[in-house]
Amino acid sequence: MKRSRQREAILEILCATTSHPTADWIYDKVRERIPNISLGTVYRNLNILSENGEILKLDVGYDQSHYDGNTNPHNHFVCRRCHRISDIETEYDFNIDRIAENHFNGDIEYHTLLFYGTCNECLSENN
Amino acid sequence: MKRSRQREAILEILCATTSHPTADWIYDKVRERIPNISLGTVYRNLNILSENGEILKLDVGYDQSHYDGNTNPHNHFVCRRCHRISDIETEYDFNIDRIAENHFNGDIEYHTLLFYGTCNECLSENN
DNA sequence: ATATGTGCAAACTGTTTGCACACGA
DNA sequence: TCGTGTGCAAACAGTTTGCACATAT
Repeated sequence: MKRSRQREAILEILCATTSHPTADWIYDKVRERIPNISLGTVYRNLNILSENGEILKLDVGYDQSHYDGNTNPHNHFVCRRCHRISDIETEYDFNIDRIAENHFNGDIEYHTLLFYGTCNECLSENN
Repeated sequence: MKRSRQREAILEILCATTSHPTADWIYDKVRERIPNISLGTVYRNLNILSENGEILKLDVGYDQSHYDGNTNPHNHFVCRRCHRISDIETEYDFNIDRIAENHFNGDIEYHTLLFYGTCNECLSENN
């Protein structure tokens, strides 16, 4: 994997936010720094980076994919109303993969745990 | 929600399989019974049924959505090679939502737990 | 009677890709 | 130099939607 201005800018931007952005949010941000970068390049690099394990790709069921620069194991909460994603802790960041493997013939490498509901902001807007 | 031949056929087909099929697999199956049904109708009904909680929509990160007629709480395994989805048990079909809520301001309604790895079939093909 | 559902085809959206050129090691 | 990356625009795939007609209650 060669280095490129574009790839490094994308990675930096993604690691500097905790907002789990989409490709075109990232595109807008990178253009502030590299105005003629193309959306295709953003997608290409997001794919390469996530295949290499440098970032996470999150598919939560609403339209676009989201990306996360934090690769430490952690879980996510998805608001069903505003579709925003937040990090969420549990005491259960443990060997659940090994436990599941006892119930399954095959090789389990990782898991994703997504909680769905309504976030605090949307709950208060509701009233 | 009115009844319709189409919607009922879709629901029956989905409940009769454990293969977590995609919309166009279902489309092919329903056409055996209702040859002139349209793919749009299949999508429309899958959306309505999943919004009403009669079926589950699964977004696992590979192309199309998958659907599940089994709405009892259970987890899934996704093979990274063949992209097939299987049911998987853990001892942890518990109150993890309430536990997560202790770490989060907001209302948690449910969660999805997806395990990723390589299934047995793909492991043996590998050699 | 009237709201809801359907088939069809066109439209939409997020993402990927082929190409000619540019860049990094 | 040579493999990898880029910008651009066109293509693609899955899904949604507008319309006129049909069906269920």
